[in-house]
Amino acid sequence: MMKKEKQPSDCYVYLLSKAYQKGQSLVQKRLKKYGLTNIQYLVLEVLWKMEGITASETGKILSIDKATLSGVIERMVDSQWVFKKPDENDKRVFQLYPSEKANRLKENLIDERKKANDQLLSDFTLEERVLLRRLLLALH
Amino acid sequence: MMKKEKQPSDCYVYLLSKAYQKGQSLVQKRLKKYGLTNIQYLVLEVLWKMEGITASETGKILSIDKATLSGVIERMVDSQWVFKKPDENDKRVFQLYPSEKANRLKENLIDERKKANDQLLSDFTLEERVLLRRLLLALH
DNA sequence: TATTTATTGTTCGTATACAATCAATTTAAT
DNA sequence: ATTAAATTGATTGTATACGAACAATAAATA
Repeated sequence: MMKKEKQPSDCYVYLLSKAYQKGQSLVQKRLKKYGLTNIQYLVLEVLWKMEGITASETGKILSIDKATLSGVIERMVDSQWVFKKPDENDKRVFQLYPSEKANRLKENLIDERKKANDQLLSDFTLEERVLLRRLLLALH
Repeated sequence: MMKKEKQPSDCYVYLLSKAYQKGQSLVQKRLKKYGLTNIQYLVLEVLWKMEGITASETGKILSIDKATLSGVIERMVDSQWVFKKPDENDKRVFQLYPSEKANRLKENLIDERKKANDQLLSDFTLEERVLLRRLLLALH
């Protein structure tokens, strides 16, 4: 058993990376049975709120690099989670839409994410959750 | 300008990922001039404290998968940050040591990480820093 | 209108991240 | 001593992550 004291826990970047990894892992495990990755789910959440949005706009909302998003969306099209529709006014862009499958599984998927969050914060009081949320938002 | 309200900010995993990305980016920018990545620096920090440790032990301390670490260390050997020494008792393992270059730049590198942390938390009071640290450690 | 500048989406290169698997080796159990 | 189980280091495959460069297109400006 490795002691926490030996870890570089005085580094906030390190602490953030490990907390993020734990959360990431919890979400990933729950989404795996749907064949979805974490980032793919985030894209779906955006599209459910804003149908027809472009890849560029999606990237800005999620703070994800367009180069990263390009591959993510390509795989989501292949696996039938989203489809592209050429924009009539701007020939450079595609409008993105959630597929029928995505809409059908929407409630289940949202529930999985909610459960992953509850799991991550299971030891936290309501006050601590609010506090953590505030501190993390301040780091944005 | 994109509004924060449109982001999935009720998801703690998402908030963690974005806070982590910001911290990661600050450290990365500072280490770039040394030709070091974030994770490579973390490995050095461990080796400075525990010379002769194995890759497997390093991975456990940093919670980094050995598959990830395998490539990281290989690149660190190539760029002369660490060197491997075969273990006499166990022919499977290598002992890892920081190079002369790593030891020479040790103080500079530690200072860069410290500055990145200060930069990340510049808007935080001392109380908030202590609080964030406690909450993140609880998520480990 | 003609030219410059900016944006969008893609591709490339490098670096994590991790599950799965394998061979070599060590340790434990019989 | 022999076998079974566990560990270690490495590799493979897939998926982010992001800087840099690129072509196509749009918008701004002279």
